[in-house]
Amino acid sequence: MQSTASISEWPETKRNLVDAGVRLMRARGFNATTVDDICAAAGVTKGGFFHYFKSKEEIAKAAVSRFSAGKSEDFREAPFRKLADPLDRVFGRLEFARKSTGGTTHLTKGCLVGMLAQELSFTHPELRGACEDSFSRMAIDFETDLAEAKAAHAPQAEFDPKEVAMLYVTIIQGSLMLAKTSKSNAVLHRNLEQFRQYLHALFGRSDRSHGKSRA
Amino acid sequence: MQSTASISEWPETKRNLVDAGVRLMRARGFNATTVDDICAAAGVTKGGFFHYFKSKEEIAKAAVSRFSAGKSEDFREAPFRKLADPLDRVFGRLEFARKSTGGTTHLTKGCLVGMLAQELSFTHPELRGACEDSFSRMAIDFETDLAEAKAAHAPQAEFDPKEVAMLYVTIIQGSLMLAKTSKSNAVLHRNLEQFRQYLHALFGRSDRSHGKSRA
DNA sequence: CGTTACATACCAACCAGTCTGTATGCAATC
DNA sequence: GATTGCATACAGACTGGTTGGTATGTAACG
Repeated sequence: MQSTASISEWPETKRNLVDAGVRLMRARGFNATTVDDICAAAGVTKGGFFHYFKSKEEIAKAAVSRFSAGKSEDFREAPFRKLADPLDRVFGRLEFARKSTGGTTHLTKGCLVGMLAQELSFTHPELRGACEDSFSRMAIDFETDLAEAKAAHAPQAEFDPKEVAMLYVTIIQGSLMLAKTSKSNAVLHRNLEQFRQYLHALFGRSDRSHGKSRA
Repeated sequence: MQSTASISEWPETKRNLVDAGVRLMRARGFNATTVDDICAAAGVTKGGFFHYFKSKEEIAKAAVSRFSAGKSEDFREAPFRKLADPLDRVFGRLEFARKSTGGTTHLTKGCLVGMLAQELSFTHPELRGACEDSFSRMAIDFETDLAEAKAAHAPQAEFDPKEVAMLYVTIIQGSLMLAKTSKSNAVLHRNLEQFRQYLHALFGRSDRSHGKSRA
């Protein structure tokens, strides 16, 4: 079975199950997704499901890992990563985050981690922990660039890169929630734009505007 | 039955049911809360429940209304509301929001609206609408002070009070989610503090620090 | 005597998880 | 290289408990 093997080496059936789990739980949440739903979506029967996962909770954990790793990879391989100046990477990340949610028309499907964090934090300790880790990694990834940018461009500034990175995660998650609720990701774009301006303020007025400024 | 009567005139049994619904759904979400749970918590039987609510979804809507109205009232009656200067009310609101979540030890129970918005936006259109309205009212309430403060203190500033108010809601919601996940509302405090500094920047450097500044 | 406000028993659907069966590959044995 | 044996990878039927909702009764009240 080898459930701890790198996910890319998992048998196809198991990957299909996890993919289906990600898709369904992302849209409906944990409780509203039945293992029969997952089986049907993956073209597998119950026998197959419980051969690979000992419980529904376990596939949820695998789904969080997979989703999380996927997003992680998207950002690790994004063009902005190659920019030499860490401050360019900071703002490049915001641009990339904005673009990766599609235009104002194309609405976001939301974040699986946010969904499960909200739904299960009080009832499923292990899932809560998995979500916490996912958020934490997302923050630390940003924090790295932020700290380098601070050292290079504003060493005397008073902000704490860790706190700013957490605010970033907060804004992303909050925005995705509001985007779902309002059926438009315009909020997400506007919030990221404001966060960008906050960063400008933190780094002093070296206005390296990557987007358009206001009319 | 008169389900549209002002909630304060509802019979006690009905209010008990809604209160129980708020408490349970706030902690476990919609799907993980059974109507039997609600009945037990309210000390009512199924018959009583379905006498007042025609479905589980309907009590969820009532719960959102009640929770929403309750929070609304908390803010409407908060001390900061009496401050003459709108900018003082702006920062006073942040202080009040911070305090109303308790100290760093006492952990937040989360926001029912955020919970249901996340869980049901894609599957229950009416609930999604109810959550959207709730967020919207929360934003507009802040927007009012913000617009007045801008007119009085920074009429030439470029920010849009509506966008800033939405960012506020975003940060609150995102923070509550991260607070649940990390089992500490320290994130919420740090995020609000940063938002306060963002507002300072928007309103120019008239440093009216209500809290302590950084060491 | 009709309406409101519940209580209780009940039901059909659903759902996570189990059990048993079976096809397939692979390795040791003859 | 045929046979045996065993593990893996599923399929599909089954189950026990749960759940939203209903049907029916009945006590109080106006």
